[in-house]
Amino acid sequence: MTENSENSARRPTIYDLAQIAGASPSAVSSILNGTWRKRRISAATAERVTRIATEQGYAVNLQASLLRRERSHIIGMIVPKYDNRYFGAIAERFEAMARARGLFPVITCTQRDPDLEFEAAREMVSYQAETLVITGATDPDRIADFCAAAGVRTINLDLPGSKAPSVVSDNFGGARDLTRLILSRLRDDFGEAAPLWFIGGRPHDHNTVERLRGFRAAHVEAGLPAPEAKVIMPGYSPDKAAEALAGQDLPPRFGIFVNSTITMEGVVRWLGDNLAMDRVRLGCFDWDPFAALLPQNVGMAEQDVPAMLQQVFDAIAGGTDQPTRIDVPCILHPLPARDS
Amino acid sequence: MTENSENSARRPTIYDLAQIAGASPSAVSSILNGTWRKRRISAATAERVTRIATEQGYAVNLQASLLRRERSHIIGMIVPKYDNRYFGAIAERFEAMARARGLFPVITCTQRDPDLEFEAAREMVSYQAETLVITGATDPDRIADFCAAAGVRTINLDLPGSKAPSVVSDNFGGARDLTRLILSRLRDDFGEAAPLWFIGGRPHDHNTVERLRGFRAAHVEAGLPAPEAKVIMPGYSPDKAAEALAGQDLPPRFGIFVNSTITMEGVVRWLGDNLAMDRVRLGCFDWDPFAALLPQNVGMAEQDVPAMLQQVFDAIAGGTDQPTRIDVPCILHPLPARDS
DNA sequence: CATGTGTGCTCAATCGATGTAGCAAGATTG
DNA sequence: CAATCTTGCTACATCGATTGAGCACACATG
Repeated sequence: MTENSENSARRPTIYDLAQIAGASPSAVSSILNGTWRKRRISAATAERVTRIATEQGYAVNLQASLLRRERSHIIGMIVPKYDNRYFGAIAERFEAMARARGLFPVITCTQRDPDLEFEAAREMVSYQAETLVITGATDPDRIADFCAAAGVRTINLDLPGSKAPSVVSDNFGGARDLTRLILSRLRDDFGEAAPLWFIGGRPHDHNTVERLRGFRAAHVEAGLPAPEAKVIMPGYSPDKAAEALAGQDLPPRFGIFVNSTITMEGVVRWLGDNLAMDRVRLGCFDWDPFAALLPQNVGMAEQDVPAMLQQVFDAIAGGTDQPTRIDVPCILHPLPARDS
Repeated sequence: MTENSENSARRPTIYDLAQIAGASPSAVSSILNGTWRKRRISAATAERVTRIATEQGYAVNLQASLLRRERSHIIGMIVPKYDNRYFGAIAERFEAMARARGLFPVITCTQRDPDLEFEAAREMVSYQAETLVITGATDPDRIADFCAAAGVRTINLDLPGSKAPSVVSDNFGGARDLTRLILSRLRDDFGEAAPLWFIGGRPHDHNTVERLRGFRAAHVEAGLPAPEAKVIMPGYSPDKAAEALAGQDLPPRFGIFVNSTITMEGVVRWLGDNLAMDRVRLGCFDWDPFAALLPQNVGMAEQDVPAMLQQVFDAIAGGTDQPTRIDVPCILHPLPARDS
């Protein structure tokens, strides 16, 4: 393919190309970065240099290029995990949208570790990122402060912060609608609606608080008592959820509001191992294509990732750094009854 | 937090810190990158400069640093998608393992687009990546050639290539074991084992070819005819799989080998909408926690992501660039019968 | 033939961090 | 007390690409 084989293993630079082409490094640079017309380089030279660059397998040294340039066009994102549908979709779409806007996306994954989150943010600043999207961070304000001092704009996604614009799901509305749906399916399938269990999340997590508010609102409007004793928030982990369920005194028929797909894994595993499926109906905040096929599952509230990222990029283009908050509606998926 | 607020919005450099601290840029540099002891800078000066750097919210300019340094320690990975468990887990673990080895991981997602794959590889070379892990690429050899010319080592993951070491799942063994499992469950549940359907993948995809070989081997050893007419390879998409199933003449009871979780989405959706669950048993190559809970599912062959990445990093440390191939065994998950 | 206008380039400073070579002052040795 | 060593720094070239300033030549104009 590329015929750089016989000479040095080192990567060719514009100086090497200039030597071969009998031109100056400046000319080569402008030819390769597309500014040659305005620098009045002849088409013949441009063509020759371009050909030699291809032959030599030249690729610009971004470190050198970015060091010199005014702007880096790098946009960073930190994300807690890749391995679930929600954050996976966020990462994937973020990359595509950034590229479509001529930006260089750089994503890193922080394992829900606050120290790693901060280190990752520092690394993004070191990469000369111009903007950083802080997704699902434990302490977004600490990162926002650091970035502000370094002149890097930040935007919070998924979990809000108080120092920069935040784009989050309408957790209240989504949870209220999902709760309504579960209650209505209890009425249809079991003849009456009783207060639901709420499983998963943490008591001080912003999203959990909002979802719980929506959960309660739907109970109130249905004339049901707010089921305080049935609200269990042992974190998001599957095992904790299964443990918590094991400790409950469960009636013959009941409904559950599950706070995330991660939690859902534990809930459904425990139910499958311990209870007949027709005793329970549940709904889950967040979407997963396989979870949607589980027979007990009556509905899922999908967070609208494309709409959220559109808001993120709009905020970036709009240029406001005020700590505004944008709530993006969720997409409610009622699920059909599956045969048993 | 950081008290850079009143002065310029520009990021502080070692020259700014040097001025404030009354030291030279060289001293500041060596203090901040940890080489100050061997350059005989006093502990007092080091402490003072470190404090000022923190106060000013200093973060090293990686572009400048990497330009000057001999080695970048950057390791790149290109990956087709983030939004399924397999590639999500690969990306996440790759980052963690790279960091644990003192490397800078940079990952980018190529949407299964051959041109984007190549562009992404070029971008990695421009970032001065020393090594590139090419995951699930359509044309790994083209990328390997380009990287070789630029002096960048490559390793293929998931799909093998002929120009660099390749780490792939033992698709043959995994498929054979999974097929055995499905056949045995057919015998247990339905009283007899009949040849299975094989759904998903592409006829020329290396992994599909190998899995089909394992599928056939298990049929042969069970004394069953190789079921050529039941092998359907319309790609991996859920919709194609559902369409294909709709066109089949299905017996009262049967089994299916599903070639990926992506395909599985379509298969299970179609079955759930169209057939009583107890007519079918299926197994799936690849693992997903929710798919594992579906009642028809009797087993999944999980690709051993940690072991594969261990092999990748071993190959990097070992320093061989020969096009060897390492097959990593899959983890077979037999699934319990779920209540109906 | 002096002056002006365009064309097609080159020169050299610059971005920020690194690292080799070396300098000045004090301490130690013979 | 001169020679040597040690300590604690600084000066400067360098990495590769970019870009404002400017040079040399061709050709046209009055």
